[in-house]
Amino acid sequence: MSPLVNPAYMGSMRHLTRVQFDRLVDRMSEVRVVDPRTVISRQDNPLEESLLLCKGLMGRYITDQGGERRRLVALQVPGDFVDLHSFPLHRLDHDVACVEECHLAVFKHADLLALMEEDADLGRKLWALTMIDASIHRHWAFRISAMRALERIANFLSEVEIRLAEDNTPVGDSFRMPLTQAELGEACGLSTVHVNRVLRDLREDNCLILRDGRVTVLDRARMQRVGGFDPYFLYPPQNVVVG
Amino acid sequence: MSPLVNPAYMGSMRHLTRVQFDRLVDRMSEVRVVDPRTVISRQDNPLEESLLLCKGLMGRYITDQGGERRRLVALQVPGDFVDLHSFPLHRLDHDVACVEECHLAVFKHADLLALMEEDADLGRKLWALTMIDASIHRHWAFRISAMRALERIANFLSEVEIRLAEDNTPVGDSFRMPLTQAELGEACGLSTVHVNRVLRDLREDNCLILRDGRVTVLDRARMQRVGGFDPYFLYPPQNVVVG
DNA sequence: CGTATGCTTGAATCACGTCAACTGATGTGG
DNA sequence: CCACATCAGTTGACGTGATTCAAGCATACG
Repeated sequence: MSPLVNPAYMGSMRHLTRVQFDRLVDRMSEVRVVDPRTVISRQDNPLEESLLLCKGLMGRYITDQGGERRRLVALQVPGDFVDLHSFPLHRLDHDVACVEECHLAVFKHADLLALMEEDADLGRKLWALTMIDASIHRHWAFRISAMRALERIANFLSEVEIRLAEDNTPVGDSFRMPLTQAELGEACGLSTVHVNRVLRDLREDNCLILRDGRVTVLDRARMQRVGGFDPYFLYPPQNVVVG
Repeated sequence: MSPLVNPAYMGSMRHLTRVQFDRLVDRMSEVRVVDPRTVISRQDNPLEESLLLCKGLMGRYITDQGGERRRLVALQVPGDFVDLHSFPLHRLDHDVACVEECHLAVFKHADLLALMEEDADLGRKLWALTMIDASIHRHWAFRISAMRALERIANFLSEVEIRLAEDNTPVGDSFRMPLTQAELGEACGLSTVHVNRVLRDLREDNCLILRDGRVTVLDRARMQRVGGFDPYFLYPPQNVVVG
């Protein structure tokens, strides 16, 4: 088994107290290492366990009937449960897949149930985690609905920078962002070609550079201003510095 | 006091058993009647109660900093909790407002907490309700992101028809849909003018007619086909017929 | 009465999508 | 080793779906 990476107290896990986090990790079944692009679960599959992302990026995807149009409806970063909503719902309305190689801590629903029975407050914290997830969904809907391409991309990258902050070993003013331009388009409701042009504009404006899976932030204030970015929707835990 | 309309066992309440529903209603504090366009709560307001919509339509709105761009990110119909997510989150990331006159059953968070302690299964059902809400958010993001205007409107109206089904006294093949064209645009990410043109197209295609706050469905199969509609994301309760 | 609100339509504009071609990096098998 | 395929990125030309601006109409309301 030998979990190469154990769950770390980071990202959304910081909404739990340290004690609650340790109590949760005690219930973990195993850590799985999953290849890039692997589909973890598909729409309508019955699920009996939930997965905590320890390393790597994952996405949640909605595809239409024909299967030709696919959209990224959520991006999960280390410290996120990727399918905790399957605990109350049992089946999901979307697919879950790895963007890159991922390490996933497995929690059986039966074990989560037992844990919540002995710590009701932790149960409500887990509920709150799924509600922050929903807040992010609303923000995504707003972003796609109300913002133009340039603003969308700047806003999206501002969000990702904050959510990945703890996962990043800082390299100057850059952060890891392994989504391809096509995947960025799937997330922001834009064609690959247009994403490419917007990124050129942002680069030529000395705002940011996306290259080789890294975003180099040339002017953070500008990036967040261009993106009309307000991190409220992320419900940042108190002990994490934002902005 | 005299609640004109008491909570009815309808809509998303059907995910609860009849016994659970009665147990919930026992904990109700009061029923409030609220004027059209009233803002019930604003972003960041601390909340200590949640509201169950008994009659009327309500919306959840995100506005940007300037306040000039407002979007509808959720529509609530009778049988929906409009802000149950404030139970785990305490503050919301958006505003909640009435579209028309509404009747709202009030549940204090302290009472919900006590109820969930004595019926843990009901607690998980309430969690599930908020997760269906999140599923609808994902669908809205997909709709705005992946569909063109005609498809969006047809899809939106297909969704609303099903969600309002139990609330409707059937008048031929029509259902009540009191959103203005401007509000439809706020929900679907379209300008008022374009919503108007799309509605003209749908009318001239003998698909549906929106007039005087009612949608007359001329060809339901066509409406759902044009809208690429699949009701999976609504997680319809077993005892309700869909389609 | 006048004013506000919702609906409707036309004309001009533009943001973005589509199609197509080309580059460079990486990988693979003969 | 080279020939070839594949994939991410890039750019130009062109088309179009949707926005914006503007004007006009109908209804409701004080």
